[in-house]
Formats: sequence, structure tokens, C-alpha cells
Amino acid sequence: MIRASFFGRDPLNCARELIGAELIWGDCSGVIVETEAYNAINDEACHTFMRPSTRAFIDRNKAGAAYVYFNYGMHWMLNVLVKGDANGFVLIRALEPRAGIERMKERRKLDDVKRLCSGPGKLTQALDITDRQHEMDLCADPRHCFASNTRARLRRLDVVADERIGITRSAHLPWRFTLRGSPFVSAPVRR
DNA sequence: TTCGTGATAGAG
DNA sequence: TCTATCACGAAG
Repeated sequence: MIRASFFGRDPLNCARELIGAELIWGDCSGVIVETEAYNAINDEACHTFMRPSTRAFIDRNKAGAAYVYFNYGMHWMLNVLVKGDANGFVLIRALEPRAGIERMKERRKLDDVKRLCSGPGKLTQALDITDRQHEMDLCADPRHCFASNTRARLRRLDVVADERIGITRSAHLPWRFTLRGSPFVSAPVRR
């Protein structure tokens, strides 16, 4: 299980290094193939820029806490709080499903494994993540945590950085990270 | 490309 | 109160 100290550094390193780790969620799990970093400072796309409630969230929580919010009236987004050298969040954007695939298919009402978790709103639906898990410590419960994938690490993962998706402000920063060539990401790499 | 859908925050 | 905005997804 990845410990809280992992999230006690800065969002960019955390986002990059989470690629290849496994997200364990109850009976389901998947390998993280896409993330984005959001910095609490100097990043207009981060919620902290416009939302006092998000700044308060950072103040009262510790590194590794889940930041779950509702967007566009229908989608939940899962983020992890990074708090240490620099504060911010890592948005979990896509997974390669590993365990509990049948359960994910039921929740998504979809059979195509490649499209089960290929987007931030899709993976929360597949794993049944909602505001029930908001502020949950993701470094404490072995059923809701991240696990480092030692085998993948040894293979020296090829991680690509490009521009974040679906934002207008601070859009040029290369703060989206994907596993090179993965067919499980939300959108192809741009340059 | 277009729309559904609802929380949040700032303005009036 | 009212309105703009939004880290999306599915259909067409």
C-alpha cells in the first residue's frame, strides 16, 4: 500500500509516479494509466483558484485524502490531496481494469473493457465512487488505497507528459501523464 | 457538434 | 435571487 509520505511531495511528481500503480477499490481494482496534476498555487485550473471551500479542504486534511467532487451535474471526479513540498491534487483520469471487471461492466452497463474506466467520470461510475468517499484517507484502508506495482516499476514504465484535457485556464501546461501506448486512456496524446 | 445536469461562487 | 462556469460523456 502506498503510504501518506508518497503524497507529501508535490503534485507533478505524484501524478507522474502514480502511473503504473494500482487503485484498489473494494473488490475492484485497476492500473492507473492516466493522471493530471493540479497545483494549489499558480495554477488557474485548480479549484483553489476560484473556490474558498477547496482551500479550506487542504487546510483541514492531510496528504493522501480523497477529494471527490461533482461536475457537469452528473459526474464524480476522484482526486488525491498532495500536501508537502507543494500543495495540490492528482486527478485520477483512467484505469486499465484488473479485478472486479464484471462488477464494473454492470455499473457502466457496458461490455468493452477498454471503455470501462477510460475517463475520470467513467472510472468513478465503474467503481461506485461518490461524495461518500470525500475526505476519506486513501492511505489507511487496504480496501481503498493505492498499491505500487513493483513488477511494472522494474519494467521502467514509459510515461508521456502532455496538456491537460477539458480546461481553458492554464491549459498549456504539460501536466497530464499517460502510460505510453495504453489503449485504456481517455484521449490520445496531443502535441 | 450538441446537449443534459447540478453544485459553487460572485455579482446585483 | 440570478448567472456563468465547469478537471465530462454519450449520441449523432
